[in-house]
Amino acid sequence: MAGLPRDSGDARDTVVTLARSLGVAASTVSRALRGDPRISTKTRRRVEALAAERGYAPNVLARTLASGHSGLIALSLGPISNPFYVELMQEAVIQAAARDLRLLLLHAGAGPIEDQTAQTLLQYQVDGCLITSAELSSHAARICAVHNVPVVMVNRVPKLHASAIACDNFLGGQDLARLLLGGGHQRFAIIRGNPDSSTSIERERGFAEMLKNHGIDFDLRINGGSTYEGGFAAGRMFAEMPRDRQPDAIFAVADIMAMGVVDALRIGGIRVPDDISVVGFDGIAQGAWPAYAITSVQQPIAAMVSRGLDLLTARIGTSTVPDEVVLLRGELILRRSARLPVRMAA
Amino acid sequence: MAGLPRDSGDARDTVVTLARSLGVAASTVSRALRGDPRISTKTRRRVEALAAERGYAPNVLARTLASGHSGLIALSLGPISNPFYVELMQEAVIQAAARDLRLLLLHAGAGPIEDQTAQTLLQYQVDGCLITSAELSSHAARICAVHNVPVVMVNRVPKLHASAIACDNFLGGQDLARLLLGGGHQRFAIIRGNPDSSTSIERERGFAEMLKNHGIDFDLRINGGSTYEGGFAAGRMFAEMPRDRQPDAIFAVADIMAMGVVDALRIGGIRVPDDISVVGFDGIAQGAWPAYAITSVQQPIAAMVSRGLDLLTARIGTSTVPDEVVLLRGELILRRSARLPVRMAA
DNA sequence: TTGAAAGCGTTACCAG
DNA sequence: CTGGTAACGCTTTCAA
Repeated sequence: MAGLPRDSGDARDTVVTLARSLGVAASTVSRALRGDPRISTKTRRRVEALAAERGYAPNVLARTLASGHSGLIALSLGPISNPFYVELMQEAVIQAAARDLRLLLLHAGAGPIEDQTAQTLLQYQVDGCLITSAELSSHAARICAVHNVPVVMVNRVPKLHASAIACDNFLGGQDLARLLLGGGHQRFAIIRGNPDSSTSIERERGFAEMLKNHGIDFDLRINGGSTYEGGFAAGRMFAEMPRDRQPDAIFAVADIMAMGVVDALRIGGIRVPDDISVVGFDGIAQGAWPAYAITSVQQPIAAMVSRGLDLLTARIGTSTVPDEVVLLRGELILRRSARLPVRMAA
Repeated sequence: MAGLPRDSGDARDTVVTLARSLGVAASTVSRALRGDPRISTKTRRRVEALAAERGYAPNVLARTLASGHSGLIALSLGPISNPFYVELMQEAVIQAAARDLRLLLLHAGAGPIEDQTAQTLLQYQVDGCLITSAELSSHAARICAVHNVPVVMVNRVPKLHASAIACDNFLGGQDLARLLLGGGHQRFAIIRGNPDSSTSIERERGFAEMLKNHGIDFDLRINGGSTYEGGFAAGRMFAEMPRDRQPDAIFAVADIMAMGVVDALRIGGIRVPDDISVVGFDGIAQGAWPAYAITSVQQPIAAMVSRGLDLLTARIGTSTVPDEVVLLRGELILRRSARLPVRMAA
C-alpha cells in the first residue's frame, strides 16, 4: 500500500468519498466542482453544498498529475537589499493569489540562480517563471526552453528565450536629464548599478543622450552596484573632490544608491540640493522619507506585475505565442533632492 | 487519455522510460535513485548514470501523491515595509534550499492570512508552515491542526496550536534599559509596535521592568505601528514638547521606527544623541547607515531560521512531538544614536 | 536483489 | 447529462 499512514482521524475527503456520499460518479463530482457546463444545475448545487459542508479541498498535486498544470509560478527575486524588489514581490503575491496562481520562492539575492535550484522548476512542474533582475543561468534557461516553461523577466530585458516587462528606462533617464537641465545644472555625474544590466545601461543611455542633445558631455561615471553602500562610497568620493571639479547634479540609477549619495554628501558638509542635486530611479517608498526626499522616476509596479502575469499566462500550455517585450512609462516624481528651475517648465 | 499534449518533442523521462531503456523494472529505478540499500551497487550505478545523462528530474508532485510528503513549506511574511522580515525571508530561502525544502509564498503584508489562502495549505499538501509575525487566522490554524500540519511562528510567541522561535525580547529590552541607565539618562519614552503583539509587549516589559528596578517610572508610551511613519510621527510629537518635559532617551521597539524618530527629531532641531538618545531593536542593515547608526539589539536571524526549520521538520509526519517555544538571546549593538557613559561599564 | 502490481486523487475520454 | 475507466508518475507491498 502506498501513502503514509497520516494521522488516523484525518479522513480527508476526495472526489471519490464525496461521490459515494452523493451516489454519483467521481467524474461527476470533479466536473461539477469546476463548473463544467454539461452538469445539471441541480446536481452541481448538491455537489457544491456537500463540498462546502465537508470543507473539501481538491488535491492540486493530483490534479497536476492528471492535467499537466500545477498553478505554480516560480519566483526569483533580485537583490532584496534593494527595496524595489521587495515591493515587486509584495505586488506579485497579491496579484498571483487573485489569479489563483501560487508562487514558489526559488531564489532571493544578488547571485545567479543555481543549477540545483533550476531542477526544482522541473520537479515541481511549475507553469511559468517570474524573474526579477537576476538573469536566469543558461542552464536554467535551457531547462525552461526544452520543457516549454514560459519565462517572464521583470525589470530586465532578456538576453535569452524569455518575455519581459520593464519600465521604459531610456525615457526615464531622459526625463531626469531634462529636469536637471531645466534646473540650471551644468556638471553631471552618474552612478551606475550593475554595469552589465540592461536596466542600468538604458537609464544611463537616456540620460547621456538627452544631455548630449543639449551639447553637454560628462565623464564622471561610477559603478555603485545598486546598493546603499555603493552610493555612499561614490558620494564620499564626490564630496572629497575639489569644489570646482565637483558635479552639481548626480543621477544614481537606483533610489537606494541615491540615498547613500545624499548621506555621504551631507556628512561631507555638502548641502543637497543647494550645492548638489541628486536624483534617483525606481520610486521606492524609502525615497520619500523626509530625510531624503529623492526626486525620482516611479516605476509602475502594479502594472508591471499585472502585465507580467498576463504575458506569462498567455504562454502557459502553448508554444505558439512568441516572446514579447513590453515597456511601460514611468512617472517623474518631484521631491526636494533636486533643485528646480525658478519658473518650472511644463 | 489524461495529460495535456505538452509539446511534441518534449518527451520527458520518467522512471518508466528509464527502466525500459535499462531493461529493469520501474520500481528498481525508483529505489536506486533514492539509495535504497537493497539495490546492488552495480545496478544503482547504471541507473544513476543514465539518469544523469538524460537529465532526469523526478516529478515531485507524483511522489507526493504516493508518499504524502510534498517538501513544500508555506511561508507567510509579516509587513515587509519592515526590512527585518525581508532579511528573515532571504535567510529562509537559503536555508530551506539547503534542506531540500521549497517555500510556497502564501502571504506578504500586514493584514491577516485570508481564509481563501488557507485553502492553499491543503490543496498543495504543504508539509509545514513558517509564519513570521502575522498571526494565523483561527480558520487557517484549525486547518493546520486538523490535518496535522505543523506550524512554526518566527519572531512571535503563538497563541494558537504552534511552535515558535523568537529572540528573547524581554532580555533585549532589559539590556537596552541598562545601557541607557548607564549613559545617565533619566526621562524615558517608548514607542510600541503593534500593541497586541507579543514581540512589542515583551520588549516593553523588559525595558520598563529594568527601569523600575532602578526606581524609574515613565508614562510616555506611544504606538508606532512598527513603521517608519509611525516612528516619525512620534518623534515629531517629542520634538514639539516643551524642553523640560521631553524625554532624554527613546526606545523604539523596532529599528525601522527608530529611524523615523531620528529623522523627526533632527528636523525638529534636536541633536541625536546629544539631546536625546534613541535606541531600536532588530538589528536591520539599514540601522547601520551612517545617517542613523542606531544602537539596537541584533536578532540572530540565521539561528532563528535554522532552529525554526528544525522545529518544523521534527514535527512533519508525526503528531507526537509537542509544541515548543524557543527563545534565543539577541546581541546588543552599540552605535552612535545613544549616549554612552563616559566610562563604559562592561 | 529484483519484478509485478496496486494505489495515491484527479482529470479526460468514450459510452450510454 | 452522467457513469465507467484509464491514465498521469511515483512509491510500496508482496512475491519471486
